Amino acid sequence: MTEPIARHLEARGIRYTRARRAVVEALEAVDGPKSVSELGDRLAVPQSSLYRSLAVLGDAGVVVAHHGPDGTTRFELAEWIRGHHHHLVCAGCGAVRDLALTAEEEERLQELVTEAAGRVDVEVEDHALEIVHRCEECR
Amino acid sequence: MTEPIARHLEARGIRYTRARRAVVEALEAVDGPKSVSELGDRLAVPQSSLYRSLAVLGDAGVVVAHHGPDGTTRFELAEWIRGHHHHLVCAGCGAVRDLALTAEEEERLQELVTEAAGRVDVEVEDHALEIVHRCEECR
DNA sequence: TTCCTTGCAAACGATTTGCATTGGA
DNA sequence: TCCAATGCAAATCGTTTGCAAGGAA
Repeated sequence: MTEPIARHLEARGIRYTRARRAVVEALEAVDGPKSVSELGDRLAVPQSSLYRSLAVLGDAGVVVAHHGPDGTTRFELAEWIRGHHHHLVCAGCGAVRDLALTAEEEERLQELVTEAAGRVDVEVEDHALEIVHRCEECR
Repeated sequence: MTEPIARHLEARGIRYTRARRAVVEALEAVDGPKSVSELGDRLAVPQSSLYRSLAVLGDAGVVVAHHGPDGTTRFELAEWIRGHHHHLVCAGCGAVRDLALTAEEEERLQELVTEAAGRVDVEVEDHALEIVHRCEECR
């Protein structure tokens, strides 16, 4: 899985360094978007470097930033790597887990989105569904 | 429309002051969530006061904060005032507009959400659909 | 009068940037 | 070798807080 990413970066003349590889591998290992401090716990790297790695990987289209209801910035691998999915957010602690719809569900969602967007005459570029719940720790 | 809000605050022993009224009226006048700086332009009030008013109104359940893909915090009136709706976000500038689904569409969305959440065994507390597009200015 | 609210300025936390050093092609 | 990447520390930006002054009950 790290191969296509290496090629993707190489094709853009961006180095796939130890630090960047570490960020990507950390993101591959988890089940949802992670904040810089959450990543910093797993990787003993200064935050400024994490921010820089994430910025480069973000520009390159390898990671994307996500801002949940608690305002924290969390990063995850882009959808071409991780696949299209949505998010399950805990109303208490803000933790985020990925949630994939079935192909059939996703299709129904697309229809809905297209229909509603068409009503106000805009062209859909993307969509995101967030399901808010309360995790066990926050019950 | 400001009447129920006045009563709501009064019932909680919270003063509906000039400054808070100004915030609520500004939010009533617009078509989507606004950031503190956007509000500050309309209201010649120090940002610290806006933040405080918004915090009080937020605790009281009159306004809610929203964090779009650009990370900016934007505030809007709570759904019991403004009605349930979703958001249309511009991928370029981050501007947000409200978008209400039809009752029928909303019902289909609910079903989808319940179905997907049930699959991973979580109890849905809320949901949010974000449609990303590109506004004219950002084309 | 008595609290609550506001304004200003200082404090904070997350993120960004400058600069000298290190690392990779 | 030579430019890009990193670490550290300082700077910045959005947001929060302390404190003294102004307003509502």
